[in-house]
Amino acid sequence: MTALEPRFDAVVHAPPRLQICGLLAAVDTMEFASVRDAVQVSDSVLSKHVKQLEEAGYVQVRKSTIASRQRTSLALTKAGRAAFDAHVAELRRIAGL
Amino acid sequence: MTALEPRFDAVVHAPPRLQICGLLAAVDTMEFASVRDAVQVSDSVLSKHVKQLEEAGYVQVRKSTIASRQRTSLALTKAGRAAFDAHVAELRRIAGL
DNA sequence: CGGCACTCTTTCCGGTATGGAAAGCGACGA
DNA sequence: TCGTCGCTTTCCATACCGGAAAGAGTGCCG
Repeated sequence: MTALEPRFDAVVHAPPRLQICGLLAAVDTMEFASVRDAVQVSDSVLSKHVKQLEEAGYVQVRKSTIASRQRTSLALTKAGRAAFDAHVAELRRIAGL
Repeated sequence: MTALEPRFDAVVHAPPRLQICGLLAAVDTMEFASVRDAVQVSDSVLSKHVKQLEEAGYVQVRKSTIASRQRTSLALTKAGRAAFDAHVAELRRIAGL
């Protein structure tokens, strides 16, 4: 059992990013396009948010050229999962759950 | 059983306001000063956030002059509780809980 | 009666984040 | 070589945020 310390994380808190993290927390890996559709944002907006998550060290971006098509897959890093979990814990605390 | 529909609410989502709602959700009524101390914000900042919650119809502000001192007590309205609960439900959904 | 204190409110201000639109870019495929 | 696909980056206008300070309403004190 990890002693999960609730900790508010502004990077994770912003609506689009919270959703992105939530999605990634559930699936190990998801493609850029799938996330974009799930979150319902434009390419540019998703790209910008992903960049922020990447710079925070929360998301790993892997680009591969498969079947002659460019594919960008996203995944939470360990730090990303920790930050997300801690943030969710903080939300629970705040919400009094 | 109320069919609580998860619904993201930006007014509730902002950190300071999420905390305010969380506090009020637990106590029926809390005084301005107590909330200010709990949330750790300045008078002006709290006043501004409360105003937003009030304008959204989520918080009721009651001013009374008790013991020759001005007292402002805050309370979640029915709509406020509903919005908070729905938002929390949405957070749960996003967090995959 | 005038001034002061207590409690918020409102205004002013500089800095930051956000999203949409459009231009950019690198890798292919025709 | 040109056009397309899949993101990325830039440009821009808008919204929000918090701190500081001025305001306002209501009693109390001298």
